[in-house]
Amino acid sequence: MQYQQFKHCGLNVALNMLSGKWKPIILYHLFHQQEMRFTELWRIIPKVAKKVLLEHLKQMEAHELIIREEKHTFPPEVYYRLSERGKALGPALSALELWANEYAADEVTELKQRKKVTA
Amino acid sequence: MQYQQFKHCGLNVALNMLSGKWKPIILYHLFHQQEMRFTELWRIIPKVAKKVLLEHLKQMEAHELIIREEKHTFPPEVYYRLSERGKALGPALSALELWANEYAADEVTELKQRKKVTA
DNA sequence: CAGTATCCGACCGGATACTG
DNA sequence: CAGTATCCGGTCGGATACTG
Repeated sequence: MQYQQFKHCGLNVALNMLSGKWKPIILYHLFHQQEMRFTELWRIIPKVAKKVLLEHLKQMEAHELIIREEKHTFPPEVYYRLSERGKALGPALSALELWANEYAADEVTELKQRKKVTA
Repeated sequence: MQYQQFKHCGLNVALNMLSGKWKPIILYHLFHQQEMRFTELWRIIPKVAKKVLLEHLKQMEAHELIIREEKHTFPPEVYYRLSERGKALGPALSALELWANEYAADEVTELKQRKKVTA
């Protein structure tokens, strides 16, 4: 057995922080854009309800994966960006991505098809 | 930005296959034990309902992460083990585990505490 | 032993309307 | 613009009892 070194507790913690329908795509965009306003995120992500997006962002902030920065102006401007902890997820997410593309390619392309259709 | 190489679709697929309250611990044990009977799994995992455990195993089998082998005897014996696809998850899971222990150590130890108490 | 059948409560994602 | 309030339906984890 080659990969015995992981214990499930850390796994639980990590998966828990990643669970949420839109969190992967949020992370994906924050990795690319560095910093995004709430509405930017909202427009880029097809049809998520504002409430839900806010909930996810709040959770991720509570988990210290992202940082919320609010300019006290009117109208308000709020920026979200990855924390160090969030950035550190990069390699792990890449590994998952790699696995999916190598070992679950069918499901991945199927998902992409569905997104094209529904989007 | 260092880790732009992942796309969220593969992530979605992977996280989807890993989502389920007991899947991490199931994987953990199958990585270590190679092959386990249903009841072994059931006893090792503290208080999961049989129905739920079966559901998770079925899903993981449908996702081709594990292989179910049934000896047609009486009483029946059923063995579960990782498929190639499942084994290939090793590095990705290790990466997540590593991240959790390095960047979310507090949450991990807290979880371990809780497990001690409730178990 | 392994699996199925019911039933249930909690939680989660979502739609809509409203506020500072 | 960003966020809150309410309400709703589906799904998920779970408890219990039964079957081959």
